Amino acid sequence: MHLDEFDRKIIGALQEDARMPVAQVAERAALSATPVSRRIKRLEDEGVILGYQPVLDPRRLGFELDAYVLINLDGHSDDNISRFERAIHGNPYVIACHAVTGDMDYLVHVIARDVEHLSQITLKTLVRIPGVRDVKSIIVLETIKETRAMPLE
Amino acid sequence: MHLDEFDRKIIGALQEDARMPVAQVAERAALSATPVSRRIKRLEDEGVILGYQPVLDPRRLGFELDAYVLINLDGHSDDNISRFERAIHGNPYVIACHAVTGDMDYLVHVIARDVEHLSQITLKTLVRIPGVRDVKSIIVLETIKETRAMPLE
DNA sequence: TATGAAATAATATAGTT
DNA sequence: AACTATATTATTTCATA
Repeated sequence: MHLDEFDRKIIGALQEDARMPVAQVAERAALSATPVSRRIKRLEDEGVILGYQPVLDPRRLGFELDAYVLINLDGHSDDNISRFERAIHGNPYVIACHAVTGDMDYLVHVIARDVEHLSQITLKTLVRIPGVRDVKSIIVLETIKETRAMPLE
Repeated sequence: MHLDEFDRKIIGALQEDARMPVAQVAERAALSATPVSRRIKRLEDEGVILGYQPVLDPRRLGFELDAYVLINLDGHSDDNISRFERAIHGNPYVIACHAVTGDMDYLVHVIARDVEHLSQITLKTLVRIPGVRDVKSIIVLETIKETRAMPLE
């Protein structure tokens, strides 16, 4: 699978506005609507484009706070790991979770309505997952940049 | 500004698929197409919905690696800060950057093509921004969860 | 002030070359 | 890949609650 210059232009346009009319995308890619329509379909089928999402303002939905929680597991038994990961998947306030290098095992990104809510998420929910040993919170003071757009060079 | 149950259902449907036809969104919200179309417009105008983006598979675009870089600034002069933040905004491999609590000043999320590229981004670019003192990299081994969908309860 | 139904306008897709 | 025709979808209008 290879992306040519047309595909890149199409993806670039959609990254600006995923609901941009095909004709407009076509104009930017110097193509007509038909091949653009077909290429978008192909990119979806091939799994380059996985879906489309609205970009929402967290604050307007009541999420004023944002934190990264570093977590260590007690043992690293399969049981502990799968239980932890299940808990993560089931928690709607966890918007991202990565297994990472360094002295902590996981980096978990959470959103919260306020300080109390954040405290509830970390102290009442995350630390209480069986197998969790250590938790360190990094609270976001300010978001300097947050983009989902990927470079296409 | 207040979101009612209809707005929530509409946003919920769009979070599943931002290109879902209005008629289908309407069905899920138990409304007809007309008010749904207007409500979406209103949510956009009010800044609840900021835009629409494709969800892309980073790997298919050649980004195999993913890291969080913790950064300390030397002094905290306005000059240092604004220079740093300008560099962050100008770097397309930085997909997120937050000013955070704790012993590091910033948490920077970067994507990279491979280890060499990651090294280039951190050692050749980020550490060389004037004012940057200390850099610690946390490399993502596995992404357990990554959603942009916000809870709407 | 907000809805639903119908009409119109815009847009996407399929067929043909 | 483009052009044209068709189908799908969005939006506007209007009557109404």
